[in-house]
Parts: sequence; C-alpha cells; structure tokens
Amino acid sequence: MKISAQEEYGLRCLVQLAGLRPGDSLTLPQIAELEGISTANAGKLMWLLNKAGFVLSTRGTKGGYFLARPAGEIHLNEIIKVLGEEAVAKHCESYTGVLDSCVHKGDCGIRPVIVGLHEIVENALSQITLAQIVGTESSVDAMFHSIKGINRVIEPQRV
Amino acid sequence: MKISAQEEYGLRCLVQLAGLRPGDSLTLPQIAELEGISTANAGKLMWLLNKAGFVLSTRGTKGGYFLARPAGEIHLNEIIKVLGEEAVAKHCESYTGVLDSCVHKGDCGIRPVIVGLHEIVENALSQITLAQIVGTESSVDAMFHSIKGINRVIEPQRV
DNA sequence: TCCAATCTTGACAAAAAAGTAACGATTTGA
DNA sequence: TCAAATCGTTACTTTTTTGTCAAGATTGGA
Repeated sequence: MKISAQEEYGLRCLVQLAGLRPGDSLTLPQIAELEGISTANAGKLMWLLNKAGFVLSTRGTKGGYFLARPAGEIHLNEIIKVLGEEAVAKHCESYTGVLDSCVHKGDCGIRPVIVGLHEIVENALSQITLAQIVGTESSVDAMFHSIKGINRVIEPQRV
Repeated sequence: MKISAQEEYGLRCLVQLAGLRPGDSLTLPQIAELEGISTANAGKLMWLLNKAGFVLSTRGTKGGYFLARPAGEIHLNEIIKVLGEEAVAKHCESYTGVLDSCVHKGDCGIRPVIVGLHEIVENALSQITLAQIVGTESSVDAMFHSIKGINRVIEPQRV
C-alpha cells in the first residue's frame, strides 16, 4: 500500500499554493523549483489539479496558479481521491489475473479488508485540510496526532 | 494510495493456504487455478512468500505449499510489509523529483501525514490474522467492523 | 533406475506509470 | 501590433512494475 508519485507531488504543489499570501500566485517554473521537479511535470500536475477544480490559473505575463478555494476548506481526502484516481473503486476490476473478471466476484473474503482499509485512510484524510499541513514538520506532526482517534492505541484485551 | 498487484495476489494465495485442512497443501497449478492467475505468476509469488518465511514447500510428485505457521498467528501487517516492500521506509528517497534528494529533507510538512497514514494502516492490519479472513465476505466484513476502534466514527465537534 | 510431477531461479517481455517534449492558446505591456 | 511570458493539451519516451518463459533441481513412484 503506497502513495503514488502523482499523489505525492500533486499534494506538495497544492501545499505550496496553500502557503501563499492571499492574492499571490505561483508560475510553473516557480512551483517546479520549489518542489525539485521539472517544469513539464509541474505543468501536468497543475493541469490535473485545475481540471479537478482545486486550482485556478491565469495566463500571460503575470499569470500563475492559485487555489480555487480557501486552503482551510480543502480536505486531503478530496485531493487524494483525484490524484489517486479512485483506487478503491477500480480495485476489483484491476486485479482479475488472466481472466476477464475476478474469480472472487460475488463473494470475496478479502474485499472487506481492502475496502475497510481505504475507509480508514479516507476517514483520517477527511479530517485534515490543506491549511493544516502548511508549516514545519513538528507543527504538522503535532496537529496530526492531536486529532482525536485518528490513530488510536489498541486497548489491552480483557481475558 | 493503493494496493499493489503483488500485495493483492500474494495475500490471496496465502488465504487459500490458510483455508486448507491441517496437513494439506496446494500445488502451483492449483493455486493459479483458484486465484485466476498464471502458474508462472503463482510461482513467483510463492517464491517470495517462501523466502519471507510465510510458507514452506515440498518438491516432487505430491509436493506443494502450506503455511509455515498457524494462520491464526500470521498478522496481515507482516504480510503487507513484505509484499509491499516496505513502502514507508523508502518513501522519502523515492520522491526526490529531478534532484538527488528531496527538497524537503530536514523539515517536511507532509511527511507526518504520510507516516501517520501508514501507521494507521499498519495498526489496523496488525489486528487481523490470516485465519480471520478465511470465510465469506459477510463474515469477514463483520469481523473487520467488530474490531474496536479499527474504523472509528468521528465524534461531532463541540462548537 | 528413470520418468513425471513438482518447486526454484534468473533472464526476459509486456504493460502500466511516470516524466518529457512540442506546439498551440492567451495575456500583458512596450 | 507584436514579442515575451505564461498556461493548455496531446503525443511520445523512459522507467518501473508486472507477468512470462525456460532451464535447472528435487522428489516419489513405477
């Protein structure tokens, strides 16, 4: 289970925009520089994010990108859903082996686990906004762990 | 964030073995048939799982694969760690863009989120054994949701 | 003994994901 | 008006992941 390049870099670009002062924007070369990626790659990512409605852009000499909504109103689950291309939804039809459909179609013992995991992740991400992950590592870490129940400790089992 | 093919099929093969009666085993062609994958692919997966110590094998006529430990003692987090090739551990060095190391090395605002997500998933998987996911979809689903706190509901926020 | 069934292993091929390039469209401002 | 700076879009290349193949090694049984 891992984060794709598109999710990683796409999110990082959005965080850069989230950190701007109101009214400011960033050009592709600026975003590329800030994230250590190529301008072409930044361009593709921003195209995706623009298409998905997270950012707006203006062209021409003073052009650039900026968030379409306040950073505090954009939750990470929405972003990952787009950048990750709805991984859960396509799961069963992605893993059909050499057949046309999964052999476990109809009754699958591991599907609840896969779906459940995605729900857990979705739940966690839905509690975090872009605004909350602008900052230093320690401040973001503190924020993350302060969210009640986001990573609960297992209570000792009664025997 | 998604499950890789290796994780998916590898886990499915293990579940097949977990469902066997004690003393029984499955050959590669049998596993391949049961999971709808090619024998060659099953071979590679079982090789990985054998190397990692999850299964044992015997060669020759009457050979096959069986679990190296009781299904009730094998937790899903161990399995995913091997099949997913330690995704978290390699995260930062995987996403360095066009540079040799990540621009956010040292202080990264999104690392706590990535690491935290992986912890949440790890935590959930560590509470489930192979034995628990042998069965029908509804029984496994019930098992999953009966684990206290595995997918907690967000409490309404006080305003 | 020797054949058939099985696992083992590394090299290779195909598919998918990631990243790049090229060219077009829009805007600003001289 | 037009050149420079910018975004927009699609096609292409590279890299990674996935899957296949082929030859070898081991075992059981006739």
